[in-house]
Amino acid sequence: MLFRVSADSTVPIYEQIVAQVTFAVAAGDLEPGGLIPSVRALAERLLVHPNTVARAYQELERRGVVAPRPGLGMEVTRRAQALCRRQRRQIVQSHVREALSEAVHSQMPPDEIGLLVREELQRAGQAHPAEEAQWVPSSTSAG
Amino acid sequence: MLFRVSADSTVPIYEQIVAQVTFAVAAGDLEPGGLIPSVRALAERLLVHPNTVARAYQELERRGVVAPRPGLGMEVTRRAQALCRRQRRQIVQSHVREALSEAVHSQMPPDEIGLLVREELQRAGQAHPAEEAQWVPSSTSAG
Amino acid sequence: MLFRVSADSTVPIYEQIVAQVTFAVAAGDLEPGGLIPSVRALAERLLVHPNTVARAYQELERRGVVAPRPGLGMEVTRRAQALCRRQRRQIVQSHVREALSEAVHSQMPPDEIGLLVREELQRAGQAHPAEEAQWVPSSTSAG
Amino acid sequence: MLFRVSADSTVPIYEQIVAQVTFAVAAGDLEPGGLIPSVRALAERLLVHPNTVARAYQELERRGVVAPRPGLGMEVTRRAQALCRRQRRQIVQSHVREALSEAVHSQMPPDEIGLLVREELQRAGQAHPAEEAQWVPSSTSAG
DNA sequence: GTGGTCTAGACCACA
DNA sequence: GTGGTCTAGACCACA
Repeated sequence: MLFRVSADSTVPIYEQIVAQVTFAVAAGDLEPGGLIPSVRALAERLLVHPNTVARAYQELERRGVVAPRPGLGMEVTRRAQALCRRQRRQIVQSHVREALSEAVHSQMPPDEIGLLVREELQRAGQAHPAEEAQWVPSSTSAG
Repeated sequence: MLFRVSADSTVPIYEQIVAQVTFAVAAGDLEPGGLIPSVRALAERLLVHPNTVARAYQELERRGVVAPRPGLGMEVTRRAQALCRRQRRQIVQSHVREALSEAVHSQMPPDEIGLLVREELQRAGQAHPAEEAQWVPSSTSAG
Repeated sequence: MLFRVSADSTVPIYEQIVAQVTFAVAAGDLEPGGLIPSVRALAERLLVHPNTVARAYQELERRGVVAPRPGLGMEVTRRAQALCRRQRRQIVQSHVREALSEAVHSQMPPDEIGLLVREELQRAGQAHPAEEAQWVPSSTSAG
Repeated sequence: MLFRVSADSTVPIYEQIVAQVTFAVAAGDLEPGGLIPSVRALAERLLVHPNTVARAYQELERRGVVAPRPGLGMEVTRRAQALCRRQRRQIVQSHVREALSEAVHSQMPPDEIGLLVREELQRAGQAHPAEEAQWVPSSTSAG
């Protein structure tokens, strides 16, 4: 897992962790039955407090993505991939929808919106693997 | 001005006000030299705390979009439209960019992303005028 | 609200708070649109850390029982009573079911079980108001 | 012995083992003087860590239900059945009491509680022998 | 070793 | 004033 987390983001760290685990499971990078890193191990790796990782894991447990294996750690559930793919779809779609809805309601000319979207789609698709490893979920709320 | 504000949104109310004024000015709905509603009047209309409106106006003043006219209220500046168009462009572009960047980094298949974007673009473009008046800026944070 | 909380219970304090708010809403002791006590106020009253109360409130928010009113506090939602009645029913039923299921599977003679249940039902019904105020949700896990 | 253990239950595995042995002895399914399975054998059968079984046996020994027979294993004591019947009574009664106490304090209407209890009592009594063998102690904590 | 709960207290955004 | 996040560190149950 290539996790990276930013304290500067407006997205809370624990949510960043939740999103990254969700996407990793959806993509098959984390497989059912496998253990995810221990709270303490991931906290050390991300340089955050164990409580913060624990909170993310609790949210993932609540969603049914991981389940505790007492004394061993947290295990990816069998239904995790299906759940995470649904989550992924829902997250991506809602954010795209909101961004485009905002674009339209800003009354920016339709042509300009179309052009902008095509440009950004291309740009996003061209990210290098190195950049991807650096990626951090970031808020897109109207600053 | 057709302002509408939602307490349910994850976007702070003062930011919703800032965004709506910014877009209204960019679109020419608010003209240079015109006065915007008083803090108290807008607070009453939107059913929000006057402090909240004041904070929005403060931010708009900081950006040079409005300026105090002693004894009269806040006036839309002459450079407001240019400023707001730049702002609008920047806001829309950054949100679209972040949403698409997230889509790519979620490892959702590129075809699926392309399809989703086209669908959402069409959907957004089909909003009725009535719906537009109802529009409220909404967060696209990666929850 | 007559809240009471015990650190000795095997039920975490934040869950005790969640249960008591749930029951209070179900019973109509807390009404839709009203604010529940602030995190700090309830923490002081219960002699627990504000974080603990905050965690309970977050869980109640997640369930749709309360909603944040930014700057004001947490408000009981309109759907809260329906939600809490369902919750109450589900909690009570599952605990009764588990206790009786255990009784049967312990192979205690059916007559003895029936007698015991009747006795305990009567005993529970006879609690004084004073006792009720003292009540604390307690685990019934097989110690 | 028909032991069954569930990692999904909120009841710790060692407690599940303790309860099942206790009930088996109380019911006469395990007789004084008989040997219970070795730690290793039971651990293998239940697919749990030997430490977990060892902890359960330690607890049962502490209660005087089993005693070590050097070189042979753990033996059911002569006083075991009396002890376990007392234990059984105490466990069942306390869980029923807590469930009913919760029901009353939840302010669910008394009629509804009475009905619910009768329904659940009937339901519990109708379990098939096959189901009983499958039974796993389950928590009734006020989640 | 594993995760869960709690206190303590800082800091922040928002109204 | 309100709640939300985070670090820090203690303590506990469980395997």
